[in-house]
Amino acid sequence: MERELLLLGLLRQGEMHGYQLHDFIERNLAFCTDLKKATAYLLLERMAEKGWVTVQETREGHRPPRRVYRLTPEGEAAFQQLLRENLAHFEAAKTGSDVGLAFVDALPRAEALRLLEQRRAAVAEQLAAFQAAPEHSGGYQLLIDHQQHYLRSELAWLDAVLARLREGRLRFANPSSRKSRLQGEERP
Amino acid sequence: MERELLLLGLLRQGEMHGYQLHDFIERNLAFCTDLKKATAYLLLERMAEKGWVTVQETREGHRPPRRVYRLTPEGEAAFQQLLRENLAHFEAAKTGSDVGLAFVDALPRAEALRLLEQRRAAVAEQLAAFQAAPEHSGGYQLLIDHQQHYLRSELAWLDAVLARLREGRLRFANPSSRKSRLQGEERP
DNA sequence: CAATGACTAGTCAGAACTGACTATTCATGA
DNA sequence: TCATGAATAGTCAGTTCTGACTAGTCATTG
Repeated sequence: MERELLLLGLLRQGEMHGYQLHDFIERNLAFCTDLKKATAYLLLERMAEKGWVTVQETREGHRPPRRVYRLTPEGEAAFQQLLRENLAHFEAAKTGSDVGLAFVDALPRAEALRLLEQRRAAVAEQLAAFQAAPEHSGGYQLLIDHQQHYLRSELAWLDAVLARLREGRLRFANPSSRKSRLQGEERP
Repeated sequence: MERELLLLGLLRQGEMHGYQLHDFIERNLAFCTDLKKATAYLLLERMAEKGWVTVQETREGHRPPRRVYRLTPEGEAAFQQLLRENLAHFEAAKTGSDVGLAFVDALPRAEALRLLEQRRAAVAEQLAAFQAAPEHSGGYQLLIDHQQHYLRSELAWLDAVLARLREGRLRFANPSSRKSRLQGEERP
C-alpha cells in the first residue's frame, strides 16, 4: 500500500526502470521502508496491470532488456488518493526490538544493564550516521528530520530506563507474580 | 525471530495452547507486534520440531483437540539466547505512515495542513487510549511506558511540523528542483 | 425452547515476499 | 591484457504469512 505510494511518488518525477527505482530506495530511503528488488518488480507489474503506469521495453546492446515505467494520469490520481489517505492516518511503528523489553526481568540485573547499554550505543551510532550525512543527498528532508527526532527520542527513553535500572528502581518481577499477571488479574 | 522470542517468553510462564497464546498477544500486545493466528500456529509447530517446546494433544468433549505447548530446557536456552540478542541490538521501527511525508509538497499547502491535523488527532487518540488504561491489565509496564513515550514524541514532532506549515516555513519544492534531486546531485 | 451471536480452536488455499541466482557490462590494476 | 570485482538488470523457486473458512460450545433472550 505505502510501497505503491512510494513507487508512484518517485515515478512522478520522471520515467524510470525497476532497477533504478529499487536502487534509489535502497540508497536513500532504506531507513524508512524496506522494499526488496523482487517485490518492487512485482508491484510495478501489478501497477501496470491496473493502468497506473505504462511499460516500455528498451534494449541496449546485449544487456537484459529494461522495462521503463511511466506514470499515467490514472496513476497520478491513485497517487493523490493514496497520499491523502496516508497523511490523514497514523499507524504506530512496530519494531522487533520492543519485544525483548517485555522480558528484561528474566536476566540478572547486571546483564540486562550491559545489554541495554549495547543497545544504547547502537541507537547513538545510527543517530550519528544521520547527523553526519550533511543535508542528505536524496532530499526528503522531512523524512530525515522525522527519523532524527525518533532516534533522539529513543535515546532519551533508553537513558531513562538505564538510569532506573542502575538505581534499582526497575521492578524485576518474581516468577509467581508474573504467572498471576498472565492468567489475568480477576481472581485474587 | 522476535515473534519466537515472544512466544517462548509467554510459554515460560506456563504451558499454553496456540489459541490462548494468540489471544493473549492480540489483547495485550497488539500495539507492539502483529502476529496472526495462523502464523502463531506455524511458529509453534516449527518450534516443536526444533525441540524448543513439547506438544501434548488433549481433547474435551467434541471440541477440536487442543495442542498444549510447554517449554523444554532447550527452549529456555533458546529464549535466553534470543533475548540477549534482542536487547543488545536496535532496529529502527518502520511505519508505512512515514512514506507520505516524502510527498507532502505534492498537495496544496492548505490540504496538507488539514490532513496532517487529522493525523495528529489520530496520534492523540491512540495516546489517550494508552493513558486511560490504568496500569494496563497485562503487565509489561516497560513496553507500555515505551509506547507512550513514542506516541508523545510523535505528537511533539507533528506539532512542530504543523507549526512550520502554518507559518509557511516548510519548503514546498517545485518540480524541477525535485527532479534534479532524484537524478543525483553530481551533474550541475 | 430455538434462534442469535459471541467465544473457542484450529486449518488451508492462495497471496505476498525474499534469498539466491543468472548474465552482461564496466573499471581497475597487476 | 585479462583476471577480479563492482555495478546493472532482472528472474524464480521456495518460504512466509494471512484472510476466510469450518465447526463445536456457551450465554442470552424473546
